[in-house]
Amino acid sequence: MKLTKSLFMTGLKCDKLLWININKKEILPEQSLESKHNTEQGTKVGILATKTFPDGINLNGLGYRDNLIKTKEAIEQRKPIFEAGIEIEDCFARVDILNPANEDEWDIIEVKSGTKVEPHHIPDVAFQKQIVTKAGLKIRDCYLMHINNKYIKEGDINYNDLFAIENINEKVNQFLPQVEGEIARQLDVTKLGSMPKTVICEDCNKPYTCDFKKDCWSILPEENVTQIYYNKKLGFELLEQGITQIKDIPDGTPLKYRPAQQAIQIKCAKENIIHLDKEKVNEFLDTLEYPICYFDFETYAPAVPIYDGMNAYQRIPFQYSLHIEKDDDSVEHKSFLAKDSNDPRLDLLKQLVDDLGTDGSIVVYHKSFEIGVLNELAKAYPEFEEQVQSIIERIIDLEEPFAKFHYYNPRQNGSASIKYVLPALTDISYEGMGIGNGIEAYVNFARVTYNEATQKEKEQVWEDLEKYCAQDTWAEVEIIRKLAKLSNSPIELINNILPEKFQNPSVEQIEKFNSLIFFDFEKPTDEEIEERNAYATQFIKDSKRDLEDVKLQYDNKRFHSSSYYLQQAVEKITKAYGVIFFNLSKKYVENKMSHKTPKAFIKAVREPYMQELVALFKTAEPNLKTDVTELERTINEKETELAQTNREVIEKFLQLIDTLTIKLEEQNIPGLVKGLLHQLKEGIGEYDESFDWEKLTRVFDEKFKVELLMSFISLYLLSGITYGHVSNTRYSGQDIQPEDYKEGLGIVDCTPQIIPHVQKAIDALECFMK
DNA sequence: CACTACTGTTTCTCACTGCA
DNA sequence: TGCAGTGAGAAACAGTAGTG
Repeated sequence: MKLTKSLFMTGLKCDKLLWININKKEILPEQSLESKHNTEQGTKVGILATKTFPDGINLNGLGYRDNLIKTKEAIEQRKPIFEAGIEIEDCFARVDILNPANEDEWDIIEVKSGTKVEPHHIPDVAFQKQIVTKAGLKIRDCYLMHINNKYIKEGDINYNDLFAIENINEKVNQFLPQVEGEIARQLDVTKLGSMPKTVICEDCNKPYTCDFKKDCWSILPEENVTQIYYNKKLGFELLEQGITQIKDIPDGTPLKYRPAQQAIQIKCAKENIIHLDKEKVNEFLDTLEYPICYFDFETYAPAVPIYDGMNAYQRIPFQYSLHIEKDDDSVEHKSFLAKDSNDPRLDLLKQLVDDLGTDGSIVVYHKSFEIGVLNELAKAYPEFEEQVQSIIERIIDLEEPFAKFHYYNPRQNGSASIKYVLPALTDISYEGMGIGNGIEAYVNFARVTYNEATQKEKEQVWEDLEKYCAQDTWAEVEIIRKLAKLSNSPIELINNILPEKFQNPSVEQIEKFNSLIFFDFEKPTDEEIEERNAYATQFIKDSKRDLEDVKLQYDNKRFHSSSYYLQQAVEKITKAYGVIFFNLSKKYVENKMSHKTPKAFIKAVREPYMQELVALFKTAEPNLKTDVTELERTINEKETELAQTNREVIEKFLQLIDTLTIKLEEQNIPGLVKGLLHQLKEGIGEYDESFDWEKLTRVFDEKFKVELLMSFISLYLLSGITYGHVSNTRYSGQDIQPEDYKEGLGIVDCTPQIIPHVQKAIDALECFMK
């Protein structure tokens, strides 16, 4: 085994990766498409660089032995040598260009496909210098030859202008003394009997993302400190302290660069919530003007320019996708894709100007990219300058609300990239697509456009490209729609602090939760059932009376009283439902639930026999969250906020009841109710054998198919609307004073609309009880 | 590998002040 | 009058993000 230059560079970065490369190569994952492409580009550039030395000897492509032999011969001839192989006892290096200098000296020239000297180039060349010197050659200078990105192609490539060469001898000499020790250290590492343990640090990403990173990093928890937005360094510092989870970051840890966003990220992780600044998101949405053009470029940036007038690494826009949404919600799709190797830019630009028209917003994700490409186009075709500038002015960056964390979902893993935002916000996935990201797009484009490819191959790539690019802009449409929905949702008040994913509580948590809040499920005795029925009947009576009082007080403009009685009416009928349907005990209803009526529904939602009903709600309102722990928190902590709910939101709640009713009616209720009843029977029957199922079924079948179910949903929402008013209406010194109950307060304005809903629920239950 | 945007940090500039 | 110190604001810089 010999330590090669690339192994040496690997070893500088990571012992584990070095060890694997020597001892367990088979577990290395396949090179990523990106690094493959970069390697290929590097090789290509390396070959081109030799053209600046016309009399050089090319040893490229020779095997290890042959290369060594031919190198020795070539050294004798004192001509430039490409890929000169030099070995000393433990090490082997190939020098890109070994160039004779003076009498008996040589220069090392390392060729890189980049456009400048980077810090990691120095040890790379230093290793070569060390080996070559030890092998007996005199080295005069070390150079780095890289692409000159100022070079503009006109006609045939001028290789002398395409490349720039920099003397890096001094920097190399600075590093040189470390090389020998480092080589020895690395050789020791390779001989270790077992794999060195994983060290997660900045080096995993720098200068390139390690192909093995995915494996090493899989030991980190899902929401880990390396994902802190804008301060990865802090993440690695925390890792060193043994803190891996974002939620374990101690309060008071100094935040840098984007502290506001970082604070939101940490808060979301700690409380397991989604952050939504409804106002800011709405502000953003308000800037959009129809027709909204959702737009995306795909480009290819070759190191060596392909078309005249372009410089190195300049982007060639070869494709775009455009979804145009009009204010009637219709969406039209337009696209462009270059299908031959001619310069596509002018055709693309002409069609683009046509497709985008002159009105409406142009939505892109990360505007600097699209603006940059557009500016390059304008520069290449100055006759379009004005039109391009007006296009640029219409651009709106969809990244903004995410970069500013106006919306943040922990599933984004601290990223505002569309790659993370999209799955956090929608169900759209790139999985299973022929082309799933921008890199795959341009690599495949270049493959079938600038290399030999069969017609069949080309057509497949074109199809995949169209699909991919269209999906990218469609994703923008979906994100906007989702944002609009979230920030306008009537139940957003509850939702925006709930996590998206349903967290399954552990058994211990459930038990604890039960013991704190719920009646422990023992089969009720006959007396208890008797008692509950009596209790429920009493509640129905009380609720009816309270509802009458609502009307009286409201007519007399005694709004604090009407609001209070409204809450009481809802509370009592909810409690009646609770003891009849949710198996709540009198003890629970009296002591634990108190006026916090939504608790009755929390319990219901948690019950397995209610899951089908919950699923039904979700078909009507996918945003409906059912995480009980969080719901509980909302109820306890957001009481005042909920009490201050304005008219619009309450009206939307009430509309939601209607929407859900329609939805339920659409859903073939008899069949569903049967299934539901069956589950209900299994569930409650376990505790209460005496329950009158016949009657329940009959009632459902006859006239209360929808009403009882709807009462459940309706009371769920009504209890949320009203429960916050119980103390505010009666005691001064609260956040809302009794005298604050006047026209303009949501609950006051909506009381007339709420009354019929409560009445309906009372009627439905009363009828059932009979 | 390229590029640009953004933003917090650092550095610079400069007017102003108090004091010698 | 010169000089050091101050602080506000501008400009430059650095780091990180995103896109392909």
